[in-house]
Amino acid sequence: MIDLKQLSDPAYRAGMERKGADPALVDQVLELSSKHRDMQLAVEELRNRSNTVSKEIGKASPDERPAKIAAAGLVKADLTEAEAAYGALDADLKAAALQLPLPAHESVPDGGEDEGTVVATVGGTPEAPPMDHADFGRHIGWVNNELGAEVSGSRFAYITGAAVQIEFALVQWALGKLVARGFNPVVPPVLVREQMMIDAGFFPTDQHQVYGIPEDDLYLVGTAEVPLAGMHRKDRLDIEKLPLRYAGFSTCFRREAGTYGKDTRGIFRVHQFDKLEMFIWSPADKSWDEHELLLEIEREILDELELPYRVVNIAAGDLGNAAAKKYDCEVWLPSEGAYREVTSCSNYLDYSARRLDTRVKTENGSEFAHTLNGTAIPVARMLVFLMEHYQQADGTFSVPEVLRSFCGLDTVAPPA
RNA sequence: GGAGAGGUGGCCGAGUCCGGUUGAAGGCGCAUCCCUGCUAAGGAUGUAACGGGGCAACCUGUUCGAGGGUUCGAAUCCCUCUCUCUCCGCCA
Repeated sequence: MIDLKQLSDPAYRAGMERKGADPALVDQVLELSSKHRDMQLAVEELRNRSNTVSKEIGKASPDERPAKIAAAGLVKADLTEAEAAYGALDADLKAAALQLPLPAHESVPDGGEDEGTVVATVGGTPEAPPMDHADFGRHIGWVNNELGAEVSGSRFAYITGAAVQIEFALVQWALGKLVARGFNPVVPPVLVREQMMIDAGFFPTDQHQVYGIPEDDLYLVGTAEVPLAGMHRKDRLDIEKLPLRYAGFSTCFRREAGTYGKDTRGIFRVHQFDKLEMFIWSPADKSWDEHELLLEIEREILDELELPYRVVNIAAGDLGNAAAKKYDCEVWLPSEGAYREVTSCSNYLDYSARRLDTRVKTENGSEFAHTLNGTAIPVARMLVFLMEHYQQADGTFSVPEVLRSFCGLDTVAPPA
């Protein structure tokens, strides 16, 4: 949800239109908002009269009452009518306003998909290894897509053997980094209520990407971001304790609707995977620093894993409604000869906090918190990149240096 | 899964049976001031959030777990939902 008060500011509006907001919709919201104010005033006036009259009945003597009650009934009738009209307008305004995106930050480039700015490139673009990640995963006995499909369907896989140890090593290693930076580790619920999906901004837009459990009215989260966002719903945070940084580890479930035929090999895109996610509640004036911190951590992880990657400042037109700015980290995937997204981090400013009603107490009142999120380790996908960059000519896998002490493995050979 | 008890302001806790000066007693905490040589103790006053209008003093609306209903009027009555606690059963 955006701040309607800022809507008349041309710069705010421009930032919104850069993200593709329909100018007609903006105008409509402006008009509804002004009508809303007028009508609110009128309704409150009536309500005041109604309240006053009712209070007098309480004080009146028994024989005065019938006349007063009748008079109050008339005011009530007017009020009921005005409230109905106001309620309808209020619903219209909310519905329209919810569609408006958070304006893009000034440092975000114009354009749409593939028009982001590459802000950093690290490492080269190595030639494809003998086997792509999918073939290698089968070869070394780590990934079994066929069995996954048999048991659960397409886009499900079994991860077995040393891959599991390496996955856990990745998580353990990265979690240690995050804790050292003041992140509080969290294993959140992965089944959440519908209201939580709405508040976190995933419903109704992304409803089709989410698995539901109709019998219990619960939904499987596509990312730990959802339950992490829920941790401070309706809270009034103490500014002294901010920023609050959380490292959430959870399984993620995605229907991947509309991706038929895309990334069908291996475990690049699956319905279920584990992820270590970062989430920050920040005071308004610190959120841009926190955003850079998230990027710094993501880059450090890739640097230490010695993966070649680039960082993209995503273009305005390609940002989701909630983000003012987003960096994607893309690792070079040799078998495809392309950079593919591995992690990303976004600053939502107060867009999400407004819906979650999470405020920060300040000296003179309160302000909405800012929320940010970023991927630390998307476990399965990270394994994909590792399988391509760390497979050796002899068909073995050389465990990245930083993970060795976490899994107790140096080199892994296929089963005999 | 069965039975019961509860959710009131930053916290604790009255009020709910019998609806009306109760946005809500009292206490704790907090803030300012007074008293005191200092500390302890004591005294006075103040102390919810969020929205709307106004340059402002201020005016006004909403909120007693959530939503709906009855009523001129609901913390109080009715319905639905939700969460917490206790007991029984079951269980990784």
